[in-house]
Amino acid sequence: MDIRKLLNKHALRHTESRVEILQLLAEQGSALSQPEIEKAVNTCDRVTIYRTLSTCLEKGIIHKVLDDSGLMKYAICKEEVCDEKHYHSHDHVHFKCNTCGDTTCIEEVHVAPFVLPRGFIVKEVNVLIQGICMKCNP
Amino acid sequence: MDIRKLLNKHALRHTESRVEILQLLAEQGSALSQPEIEKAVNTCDRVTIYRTLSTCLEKGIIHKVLDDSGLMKYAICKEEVCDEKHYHSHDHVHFKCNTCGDTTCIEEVHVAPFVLPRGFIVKEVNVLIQGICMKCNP
DNA sequence: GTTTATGCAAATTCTTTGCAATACT
DNA sequence: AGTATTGCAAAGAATTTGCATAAAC
Repeated sequence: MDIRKLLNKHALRHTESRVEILQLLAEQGSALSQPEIEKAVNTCDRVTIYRTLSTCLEKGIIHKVLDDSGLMKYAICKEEVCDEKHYHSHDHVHFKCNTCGDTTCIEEVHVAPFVLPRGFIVKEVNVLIQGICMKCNP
Repeated sequence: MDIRKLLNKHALRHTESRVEILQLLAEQGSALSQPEIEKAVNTCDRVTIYRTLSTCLEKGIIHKVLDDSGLMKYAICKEEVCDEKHYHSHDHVHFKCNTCGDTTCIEEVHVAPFVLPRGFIVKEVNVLIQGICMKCNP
């Protein structure tokens, strides 16, 4: 994944911070929270991380990954499917391992569309599955 | 829902704070975060709310509701299906309205079991659907 | 009377905002 | 040069911990 091209595509200047943060998210198999990113990155300020995440979220470069820890996590978007309203369609599920704590995108498992009662409009579906991951499974 | 009985059942003393917080969650149609509970309740301390939520979570009286705001929300358990390891089985989905902001449990919509790649063990599934709710749908 | 739960204070962690300085195009 | 981005400081929320007091059984 070419971070430079990604930034260009979204009319964002390619700065050291952005490249480093996105590089990290791209290489990391798992979703990271701001505090986790802060620990892993050493060149930039805490505030820059927040702002980078916020910007990339708007542009649809990354997506939120819900977590039961109360911390919001973020992962890079493999396929970029976004509509104009900044809603991002995740057709994959997220898996959090209760042993190692990692949250990963499972691209192979797709979310079947949910049928809600009449009157509800579905814009986005987020699935978090918790359990034990392949690595931690004895 | 009889809060007294509920507390007795789990060997918890029935205090004013607990009754009030659980009453609130039981009456409220939507899941609430700690700050929201704090605003709605006036008798007890902020810390007591945190501790009450934590205790009730362990006992399986309430369950976490994931939210894209970064705040953890909580809702009372209608059916009490818990195993010994404090994992709670939600077979229902949660819906967050992007207009009014309310997050509600939709008991009618059940979560079909997900089939994960070999090696993964599923303990808990959490589905958050976002969009526009019945009330806000024009 | 013993145990459990609360309140208060304080510390810690997470997140946001304003503004001047800096880096990118 | 002109604009977008960063860093720093500081404020604002959210959450946790310790310990003495108070309430439940």
